Amino acid sequence: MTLPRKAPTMADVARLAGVSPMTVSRAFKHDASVSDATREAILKAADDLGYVFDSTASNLRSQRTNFVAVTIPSINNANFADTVRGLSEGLKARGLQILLGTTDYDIFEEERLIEQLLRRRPEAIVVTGGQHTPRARRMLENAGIPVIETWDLPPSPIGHVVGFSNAAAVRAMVDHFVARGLTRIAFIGGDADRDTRGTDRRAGFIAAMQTHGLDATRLIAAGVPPISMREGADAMGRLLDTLPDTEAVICVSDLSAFGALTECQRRGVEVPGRISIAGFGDYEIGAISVPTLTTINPFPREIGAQTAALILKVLDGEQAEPATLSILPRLLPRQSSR
Amino acid sequence: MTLPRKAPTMADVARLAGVSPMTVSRAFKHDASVSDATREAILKAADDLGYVFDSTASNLRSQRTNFVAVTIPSINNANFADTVRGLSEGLKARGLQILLGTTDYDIFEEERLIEQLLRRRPEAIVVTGGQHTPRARRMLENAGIPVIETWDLPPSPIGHVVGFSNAAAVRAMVDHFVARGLTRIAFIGGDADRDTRGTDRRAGFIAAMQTHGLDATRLIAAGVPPISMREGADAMGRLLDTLPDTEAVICVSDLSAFGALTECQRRGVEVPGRISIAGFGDYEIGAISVPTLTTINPFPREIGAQTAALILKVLDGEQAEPATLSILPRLLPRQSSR
DNA sequence: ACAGGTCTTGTTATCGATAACATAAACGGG
DNA sequence: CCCGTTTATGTTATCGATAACAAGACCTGT
Repeated sequence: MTLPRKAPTMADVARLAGVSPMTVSRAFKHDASVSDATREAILKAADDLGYVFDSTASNLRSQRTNFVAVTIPSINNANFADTVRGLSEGLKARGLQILLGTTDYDIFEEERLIEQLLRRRPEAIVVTGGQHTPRARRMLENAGIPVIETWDLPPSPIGHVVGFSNAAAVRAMVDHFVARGLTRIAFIGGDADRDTRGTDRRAGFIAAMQTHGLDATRLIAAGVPPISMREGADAMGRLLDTLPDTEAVICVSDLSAFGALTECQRRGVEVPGRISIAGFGDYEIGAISVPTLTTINPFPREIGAQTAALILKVLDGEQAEPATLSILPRLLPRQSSR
Repeated sequence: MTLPRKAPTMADVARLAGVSPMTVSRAFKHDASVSDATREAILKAADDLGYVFDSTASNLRSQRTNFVAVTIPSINNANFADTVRGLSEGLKARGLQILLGTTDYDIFEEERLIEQLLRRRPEAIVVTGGQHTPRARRMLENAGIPVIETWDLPPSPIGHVVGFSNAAAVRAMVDHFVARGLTRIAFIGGDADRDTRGTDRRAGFIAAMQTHGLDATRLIAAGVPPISMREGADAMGRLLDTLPDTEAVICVSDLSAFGALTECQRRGVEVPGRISIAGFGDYEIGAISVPTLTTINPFPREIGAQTAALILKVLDGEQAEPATLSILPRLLPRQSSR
């Protein structure tokens, strides 16, 4: 195999091509002015040497990393993955690369992560949610780069926002059920305040129920977020055991809603005949399960795409003021609710 | 707001704390020898100035980035997400951060991605699969860092391997069905060769069927990978239309298997009564659907964890020779098959 | 009390690309 | 044909942390 000789630098390439290192540097940028013949000779020399461009040096000298830092609660969540995909696609054309970190639904972990990410000197930072530790908030405020909070509409944003109101979305779902004559409605969600979006959804449920003058105490705590199918099934079991006259249940996500649905199937409880079920997030499962699941689509990919577009505008100096882009989630009535 | 004054450097912190920049540098590393009093004064000065450590400079001078580059086909896949999680957790303790990129199941995109990643000078690189373009392979071979191929057992590995045989896993599934007296077995998978793991699974299916002297032509092409629930459902529809006497079907993943299951439910085809269904990947859906799905668990998180452990060993010089860690997937017979 | 060791801190040069400035060559319109 | 402009390339200094080397202060046991 290849001997572990030192990796070639631009200077080596320059020497072989008979030009100055600066010209090599220019040849590696797409817009720079280098004659075709020179560029070709340089690329050939680089190829012969097996030269690989060293961003670490470029990053330091140019004070540009082409990183956009992104924090999400979990990589194992199709909604956040979609947002990252939208972001990634929108940024790729400009050579911006995503530096991804997960917080595990924990704002203290988020604080540590933000510090790690800022050390890498990203061009911008995208965080999920609007709730942060005071220190994390301070770091973001002083970072000197565009900050975008997503998946939420924080009362006092740090910088830009691309999000939606989780509470309002669930309110729409409650209204949907009430309009169909369902009044004994329950909510299945995580029991801790770790998942702030889940907490907002529960709060939206309670507020909406009270607005309608309905009992807002049918709250089933399904465990520590992220709650998934299994937890949703268990929670539905408890709901059916303790409050068997419940007519409808809103779950914090489609995953828990599907779990709840399967529990009904195992017990022979008809959906939507005896109980209506709704989820959140428009995961693929809800579109294909039997019955299909009533849900809310918050357009996660769109959040990512709009965030990417916003970042480009800000970096181009076309957007000086902090922007708040509000996404309107869409309620999707399906077979699991009447 | 804060004026956009230049960000403070170590030199600024050093001046304020009354020490040399080198001492500040040491104070920021955990193992370095700095007296408690000095470190405290330095951290206080850093805090007062709002200093944020600049890795770009550190990366260049120390020739260490603390990055581990990772390529996966898609971020939107719970199996790969699990591998990334295992990796991330195993590397975090050592301060190694993951630099993640997605190939979209395309080896040419992988080539571009690998080049981008190597420019960032990672300490090691983890790629999914063992099939690469010649140039990608060359870049990996010459990168001068540990290379780990995962989720596969390539015939001629570039460096280290942490994987399993997709073909052998599916063979076990075929054997499982045959042992139960099922012989008219179909396979639902992607129609392109983009997803090499899917292709290996189909090849394993064909080989196993032939070993048993059975008809290996019941192959349903479900579309361009990644194929998901919808494609699985459509493919099952076509299978039931064209080969209604099929007794069992093996799907390339649990997602398509679940889609197939729902299609049966919509058509009133009993599972496993009239047809048995198996998936791949042990996604949560298969453990909770009604009926639960027979599947194969390839331990994706374990792949990540073992890869992380291997990287640490190699970086510590405790593992000089290329290692091949073979994971043994487990067949999980469940309700969807007899 | 002193040689040899450890602990703490400082000095200098450097990692590799590129921003900023400079300049020679080619071009182009009147 | 000349001068202003564009194009192609070179020179020098620099981004900010830290490796490598050096050295004084502080022990510690005999």
